[in-house]
Amino acid sequence: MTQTEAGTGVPAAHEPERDGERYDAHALQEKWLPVWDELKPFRSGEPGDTRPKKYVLDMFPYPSGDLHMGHAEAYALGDVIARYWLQRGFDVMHPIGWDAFGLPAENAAIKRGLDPRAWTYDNIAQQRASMRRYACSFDWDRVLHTSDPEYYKWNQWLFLKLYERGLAYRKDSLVNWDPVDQTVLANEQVMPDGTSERSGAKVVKKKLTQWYFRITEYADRLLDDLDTLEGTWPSKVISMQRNWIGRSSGAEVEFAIEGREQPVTVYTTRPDTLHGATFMVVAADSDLAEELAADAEPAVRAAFEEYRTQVQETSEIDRLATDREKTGVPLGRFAVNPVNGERLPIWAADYVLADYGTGAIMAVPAHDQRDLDFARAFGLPVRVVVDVRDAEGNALPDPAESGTATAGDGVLVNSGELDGLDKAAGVAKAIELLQAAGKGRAAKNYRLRDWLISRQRYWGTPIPIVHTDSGEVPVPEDQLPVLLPPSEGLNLTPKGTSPLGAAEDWVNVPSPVDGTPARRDPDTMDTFVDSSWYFLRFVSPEDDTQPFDRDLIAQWGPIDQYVGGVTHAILHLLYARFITKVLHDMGYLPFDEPFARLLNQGMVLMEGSAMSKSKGNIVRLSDQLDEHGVDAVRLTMSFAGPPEDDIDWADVSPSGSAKFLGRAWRLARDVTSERGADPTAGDAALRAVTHRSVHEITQHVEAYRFNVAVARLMELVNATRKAIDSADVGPADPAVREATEAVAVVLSLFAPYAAEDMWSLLGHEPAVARAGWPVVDESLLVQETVTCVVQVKGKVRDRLEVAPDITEDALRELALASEKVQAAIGGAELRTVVVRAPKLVNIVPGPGVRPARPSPPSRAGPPRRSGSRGTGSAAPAGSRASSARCAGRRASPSTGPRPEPRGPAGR
RNA sequence: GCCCCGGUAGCCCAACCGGCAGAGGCAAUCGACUCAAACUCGAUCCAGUGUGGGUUCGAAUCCCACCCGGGGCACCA
Repeated sequence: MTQTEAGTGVPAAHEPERDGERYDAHALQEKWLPVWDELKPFRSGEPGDTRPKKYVLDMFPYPSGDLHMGHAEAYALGDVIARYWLQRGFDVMHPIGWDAFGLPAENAAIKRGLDPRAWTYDNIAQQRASMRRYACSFDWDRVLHTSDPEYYKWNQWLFLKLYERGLAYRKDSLVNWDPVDQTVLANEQVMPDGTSERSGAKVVKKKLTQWYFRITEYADRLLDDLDTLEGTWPSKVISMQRNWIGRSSGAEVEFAIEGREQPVTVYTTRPDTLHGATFMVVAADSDLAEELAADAEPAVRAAFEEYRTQVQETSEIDRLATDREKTGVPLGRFAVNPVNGERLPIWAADYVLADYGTGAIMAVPAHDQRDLDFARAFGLPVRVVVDVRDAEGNALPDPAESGTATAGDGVLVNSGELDGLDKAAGVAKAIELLQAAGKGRAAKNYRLRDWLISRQRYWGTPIPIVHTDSGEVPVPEDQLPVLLPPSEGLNLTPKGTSPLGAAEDWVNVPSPVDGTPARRDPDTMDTFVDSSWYFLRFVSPEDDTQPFDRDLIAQWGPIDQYVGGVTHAILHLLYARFITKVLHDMGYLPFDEPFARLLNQGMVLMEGSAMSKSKGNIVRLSDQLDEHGVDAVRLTMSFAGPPEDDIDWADVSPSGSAKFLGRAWRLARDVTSERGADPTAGDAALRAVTHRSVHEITQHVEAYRFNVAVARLMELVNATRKAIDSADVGPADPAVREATEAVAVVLSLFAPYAAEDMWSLLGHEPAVARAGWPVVDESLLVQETVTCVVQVKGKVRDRLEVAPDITEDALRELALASEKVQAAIGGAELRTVVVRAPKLVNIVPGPGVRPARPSPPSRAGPPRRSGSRGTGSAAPAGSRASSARCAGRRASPSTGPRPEPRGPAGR
């Protein structure tokens, strides 16, 4: 088998060694790592390189210690893809970096008195060494750490760009507040009972001013463009993003409020049920509720204040429990239904969310379960305006009695002009009428909220804003980066405000506008900002004039293949898509989706559950590597199952992988033919297996069925072993060399060390990674004969060896001629004969219209039933087959055009 | 509650457009090699595809219902 020319001239410095008689994984690691360090086979984007480009990216790691089994799986799979495209002759960019800002560094600093910077970079050094040993095919000339000022400078640049466009803004928001520790808590730090994980105190909501990115402005595009990812992204991720964005459509309706100049706007998906509204509810924690209560009677106001306090002390988790009792207080105020002028009492309740829609709803208890629950709890009226029927057409029971709202489709009643319409028509008509009356309009809403990026933490990117007496001032671009001050002397313990606020020298600066005293914004950015654009930086990681080289990103982007865990299915991928679209809109990028193709690898489990300290089921990667070697662990990751499935380490066998690698390696050890031996002179049967295997492996790798590709490779190894050990082929046969070279190249995707050593044993120079993918000779794929199954009533009764292009009629005749078939039919009449040439005939006897025929004479060459095989090959048919025939299996001479026999069933 | 995936041998997994249920591996058993063991090599064992219907000449594959497992969203009006 010839190799493609993808391998470029690499220094010829290493003599092939034939000293090893035994496969020794660890010795091979020692032997080849320094060679690769020198050759750098994975450098990409060299000037003058004319190979077509591929950008393969693994999600970069957080440096929280050494690599673990999860990393090992992700990088093994990403490597298969990157190495495959390299073998196929592409200029593959496969970079790596570190998501190096974030809380664990800071927690280590607080707990153990370490410097976050030192802790982070020590871990990076360790991970980097592990990746090298793990033989990751990274381009080590493209590396970034988000905690480097050279990187986070561009985070700040990005922030300023968003700020200029009005996409970064500051607003007050409610956060989880621990009143004992005086600190903000993440949602994850709030226990299910609403107490603080840290102090045990009851967590309350507190208002803080925070920075946001206006991702909601892109909600429609983020949702609609998911359609373009259909088929190249896992459908699971697409549906998770759709859920997360959560677009709904309906109408905004304006309700006049008695004693208030401005109307209140509510959002509803069911404007058709407007006539069924019997009250209005505003979110208890909204400004609107406070305002309405302020003008109410003192008793009402007092009740409201008490209720609101109670709501604020309720944890988010409690509040979201769906089976909670409905609570609320009346505000003593009234709204006017714009369609019928009815007075509706206004209530404050916590089942309405302040930050969704307008924070106020119209309640239609008959047709909304939540409103019905509320109405029943407080004795509010229920009015049916939709006649909803069950499947049999019976009217559903009255919600007021049954307690079950009828939310389905039906005919509108008691609804004035809308009467008689169904849901869709009713919605459309209602919107039309509202619009005409100036009381409402069609509207959309999203579950997606703006992205809160402020963190009151030290180890992150400082927000490039300075606060002056006259407001917030962006730091001019030419003054970036705003450097993070040293952590010495700062108390990093969380206290609700950023530790940077205490760095007096740092925080107090003159205003960039007029030099008056000002203070830096003490917050740092969410680390998701860092990771939302890092993939762009890899094209020019050293560039200190711009975040990324625009020409280069146009050449390389978008990323051809992104690989990472499904844990980032929503936030990271959504943020990255958002920032990409923003940069596209600003003219920096020619594409507006960053990741053309996405692969989510599964997790590595141990005995059915995720590895964790508390479960005590942690498998240490370093132990596995010491025990089985890098190659065996990598191969196990690929072979365990489909890449997106979880791997239970207890179910797989790295020692089995190591055994296979030994088998493969020994092939190369045993080959005795010289490099360059002409494979066409070799054993034809083995050649057919080789080419068919490579053909299938190629298809499986491209379809990311790595486990099946490895299985095919194992078959090829087994077949080659048999050939070597057989008397009539033997180790000197050029076909054996061809097969073994193919094994080495294919194996280089999965087990680089063994593959490199095989390549060397076969007399080639490193690196096998750039040897070039084996070229399949199509003519060797053509099957001379195929096995045709003959069924009688769906049961297999006989097998025929037939030409692949046999006609239906000929095959029918052959099948009916079979003694076994005739015995099975037993003289019964034939009803149907289904022929699917060349693989299958199904004969259905029965009281059909077609008469049974006696065995027709066999006019169509000399077919052989499988039972009587041995004297020769089956009838060749057609010229293609004869051209593909090879020595050793010389066909019978009865070639030539065959008469087309009439089928026994006639026409 | 709504939505999405998945159930094939003791285990991990294959099976193209509906066409012989088995490619590969693990484990187990037996045999060869060995003084013995390990390694290696060879062989054997094992399911009728979660359950019940339907469509079809023919269903692991398509349709319906259900069971089990996993995941996402969830007081979002």
